[in-house]
Amino acid sequence: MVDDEPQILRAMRINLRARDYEVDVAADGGTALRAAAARPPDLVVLDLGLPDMEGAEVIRGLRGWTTVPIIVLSGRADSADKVAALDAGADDYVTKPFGVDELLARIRAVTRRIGATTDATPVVKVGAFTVDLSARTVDPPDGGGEVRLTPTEWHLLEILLRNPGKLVSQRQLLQDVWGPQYQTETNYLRQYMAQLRRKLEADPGHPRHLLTEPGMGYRFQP
Amino acid sequence: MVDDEPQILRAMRINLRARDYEVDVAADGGTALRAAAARPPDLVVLDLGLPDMEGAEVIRGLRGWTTVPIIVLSGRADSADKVAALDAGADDYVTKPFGVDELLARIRAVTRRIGATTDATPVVKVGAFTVDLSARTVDPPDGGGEVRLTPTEWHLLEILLRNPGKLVSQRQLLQDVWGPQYQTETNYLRQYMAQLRRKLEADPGHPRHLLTEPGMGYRFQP
DNA sequence: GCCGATCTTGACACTATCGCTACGAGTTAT
DNA sequence: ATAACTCGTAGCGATAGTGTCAAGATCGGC
Repeated sequence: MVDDEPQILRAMRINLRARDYEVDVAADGGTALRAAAARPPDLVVLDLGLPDMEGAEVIRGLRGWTTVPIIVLSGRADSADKVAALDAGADDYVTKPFGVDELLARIRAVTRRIGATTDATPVVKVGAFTVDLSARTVDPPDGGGEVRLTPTEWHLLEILLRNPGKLVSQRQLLQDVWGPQYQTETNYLRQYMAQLRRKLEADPGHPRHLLTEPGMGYRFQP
Repeated sequence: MVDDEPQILRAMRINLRARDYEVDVAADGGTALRAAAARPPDLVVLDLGLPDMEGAEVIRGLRGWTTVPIIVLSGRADSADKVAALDAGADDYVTKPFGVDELLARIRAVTRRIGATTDATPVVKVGAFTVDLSARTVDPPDGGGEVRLTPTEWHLLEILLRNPGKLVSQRQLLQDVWGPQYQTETNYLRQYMAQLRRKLEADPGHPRHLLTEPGMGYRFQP
């Protein structure tokens, strides 16, 4: 739970603890990101209007490496704020003032979704490489130095790997990685798919696992 | 999209269609449940306060057999209503009046989550081939090399496969695949049906599943 | 305030797919 | 029996889509 007002933090913490949730708190964005990295949470409740960072920045800071559900609290009911937060990766957006029971219900709603879908296979083999989605590591076969991927490369690869064998449309990839206003910028996809293939395919010119379906999208073939 | 006010239905439908969503509408709970069963949607936007059923009843009616994402719209901001709807199985709850862009952002947020986890895989057998419409794959019987189809071929095949055993008229196929101004260009159909048969029929000269109904249209025979 | 890494953006061949025309075979109507 | 029609097949140029290279813009760390 991230909020800059100590009394709200206290109140929510008590409320949540009473329902048997374990609660870690942070008062600003930087602290929150470090705490989340140190002890990955199952859910983030994030108040906007933090002293040190823009709200969308915090969300992107989390989304760069985790798919943890994020519920945003905010005093601003402005539509543009909501859209920005949701498109940055938030799962829900609650406007203050809100009832505690409503927040609890929304927490149940998002965790119900996620809990049912936590498949216990965060490690995938892409050809000879071993990709660990939760640890964010890519290991080559001979145990040598590991392959480094940029945040955008991770984001793109993760979507494909979470849909093994399935075709993922260009629109969906662009929308999930870059946002809804980039749905036609297919050159981004070409650019980053090429980089992924250079790093993960034995023969980048003839990919065997990161496949193109012309005119439709891309597919990860296990 | 379920709403009892025709003008809201119309407005939303236009808005969503402009974003390339396919929209089916229903004006009451019973119609909605039947329509969802007949043609399972990828997302349900449900207005509360329907004439025939309680909102939570509709949600439970859907949740009984599908995990499709449900976004609830409501004029009532009462906390108890929100909790009831969310706990009945709704994924999000938006209070009227709301901005269209906010609803669109919430639609993106829930589909972003679900898109990766939807497991209802409708697989159809065309002779010895196994066609997975959601994964966009065609597998031959011996597990060997896979069959590749172009976007137009997929589009055409999908319409036929979604109407198993039924005759689909040439006009309808042409309109759905190429657009309303191509309703008489039957040569396109001949062209692409021949390609599909070459790829999916054991003896393309004597098709057993992709059948021609002379003068009328085509039919997929399971 | 500088520097390296990462993200954008533009440009250009190359290829597969598409839209379209044409023609023979089979079928139905007259 | 002949004509009119529909269907299957082949072939072609045009074009949209893709892979690739390169360079500018932006961000973050030291």
